Amino acid sequence: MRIMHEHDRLDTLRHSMAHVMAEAVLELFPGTQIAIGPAIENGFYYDFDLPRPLVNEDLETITEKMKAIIVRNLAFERKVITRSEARELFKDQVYKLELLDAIEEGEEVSIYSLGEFTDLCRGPHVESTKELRSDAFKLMNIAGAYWRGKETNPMLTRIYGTAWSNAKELRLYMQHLEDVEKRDHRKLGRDLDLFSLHEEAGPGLVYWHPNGARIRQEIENFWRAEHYANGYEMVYTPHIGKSWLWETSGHLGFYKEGMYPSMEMDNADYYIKPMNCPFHIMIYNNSKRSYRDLPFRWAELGTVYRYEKAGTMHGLLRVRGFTQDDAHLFVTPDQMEEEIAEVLRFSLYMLKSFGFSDIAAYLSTRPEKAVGDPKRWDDATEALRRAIEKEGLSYEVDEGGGAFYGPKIDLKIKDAIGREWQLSTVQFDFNEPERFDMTFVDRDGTEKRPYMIHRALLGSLERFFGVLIEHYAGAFPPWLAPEQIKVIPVSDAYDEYARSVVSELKKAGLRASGDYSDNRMNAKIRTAQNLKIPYMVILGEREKESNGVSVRYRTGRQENSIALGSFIKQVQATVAAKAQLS
RNA sequence: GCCAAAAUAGCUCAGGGGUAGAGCGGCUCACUCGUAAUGAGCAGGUCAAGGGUUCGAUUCCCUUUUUUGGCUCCA
Repeated sequence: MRIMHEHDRLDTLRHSMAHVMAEAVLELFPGTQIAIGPAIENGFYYDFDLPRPLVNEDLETITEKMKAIIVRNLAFERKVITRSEARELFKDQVYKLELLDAIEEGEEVSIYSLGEFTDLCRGPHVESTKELRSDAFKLMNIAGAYWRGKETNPMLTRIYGTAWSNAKELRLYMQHLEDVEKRDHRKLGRDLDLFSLHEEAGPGLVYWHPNGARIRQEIENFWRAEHYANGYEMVYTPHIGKSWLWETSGHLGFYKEGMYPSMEMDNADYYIKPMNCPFHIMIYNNSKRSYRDLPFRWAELGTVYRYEKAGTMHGLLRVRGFTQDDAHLFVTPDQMEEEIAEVLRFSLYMLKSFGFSDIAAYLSTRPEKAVGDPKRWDDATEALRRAIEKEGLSYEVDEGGGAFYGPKIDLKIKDAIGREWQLSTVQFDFNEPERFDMTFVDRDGTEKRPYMIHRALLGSLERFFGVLIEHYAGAFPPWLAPEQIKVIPVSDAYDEYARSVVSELKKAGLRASGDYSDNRMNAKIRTAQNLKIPYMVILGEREKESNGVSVRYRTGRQENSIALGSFIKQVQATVAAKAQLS
């Protein structure tokens, strides 16, 4: 007998659960048109065209109905039928008829029946609802979804559910969701006073508060130092440019709807920048370039603005104004491969410095519509592939998934609870060097076209910050923590000693402050703990007498009456190592 | 942009056709404290905005804005 993998088994169970839900919805809402209902990660969904919109209370009713169906111990019966039989069977189900048309000639058409409910379906399913547990599923939410995912198609009502083998697994999953909620960067951003967004001042535009700005400064300082150390130069470029620039780059032709609208001045249209690259090209084209000058590696923390559709914004993760950790490499064809490998190595180094070690690559190749010589595409794509392989990364190929102007590598990291986030991107560009007529004079005295590579390692600082907050659940490692040390005198009799300790800590380059409120020590600790400050220094009679400190770590660990100097050294070492408290 | 839900104090939330409530936070005072909340008092709101229904709207209706969960998009 074939042993089914756990994954397949759960998928089957979830898919069957989707059928049970469809049966329940059809019983409760006669006349409903049903579309598709697959298993997905953690559960299932089914899309319906319902006689009326659903409200949240309906989920309870549907849940009860599903439980009633499950206890009926109905069998899932598979049958292979002909096309015309299927057409007759689903004559009132317009979406099923459309799906039927999409099944290729020669492929068999199968249906599954569950009680009164019959669905066009490839299967597989569990044998009977006996195998489903009515205490191991939960309907999660109602959402709109376009039929077949196309914006021009009608909007259907999608019901999402989660389903597991047993009640315990469901409970664990619900706990996981709670954990995710606790990590939500929007909540932590408020609680830790890191950033804010203001509807009255413009949606999708981020305000970095002092605490958030501290973290950003640390990230930026590290980023700049590493870029200089890796052969990059910094540039600064304007935030707006005349329409000439964007016509030449092609942005006005291809991406105008993604740009903030123009402003007119002195009979010219200016646009706020959605990308930094045309500006970097202006610097390149400012002089005649020789092959001896190349490669150029120019980096900029460039703030760009893009018009994201109203419904798509999400905290820091999807915003309208953001700062890319951008760089452009202008290289000769024979430098390309080494440069790509180097960018990838650098990228991995940067990500690992922030505690991300589980990294996967995605290689996107030439799409149908593309600019540039196919030979160059092949060369570039192979260079990207070799670079990935050289770094020993696991990768997937997205055939035809590249931008029209060049192939790319995206890197995705996994955070502390296993969620994937795309951060780095390395993209070839065969478009802009043409459009801006970029050249360099080669060894043989002729003018040639340089290769151009766009790359962002962290993506954007806003998005990266959001990911970091969720990754660390707000408990930043000391090198990033906005406040590293809270000095807590046990009563105001020790405020003076506390001030002298704070002053020593600051002299040592550490971020520290004292809590001189009239709260009790317990309350001060609680406050500091809730702010996830890595170190708490407790000062009372014992410490004052011995001229030492007692340390309470964020983790709960304690070290009593140690010398201030050795504490400082220890913190400095942790900061220098960019280590997390364990 | 589309579907649905939501918007009440800085935060979390209760309430409800007749002048607005709690906890936390803030401020003031008392307490002088040893590893996750000392006590008391005070202040704080055009109930998102605009329009309508009504004798009267924060409450009901409409529009707009924003937010949330999805869909689409993401150069």
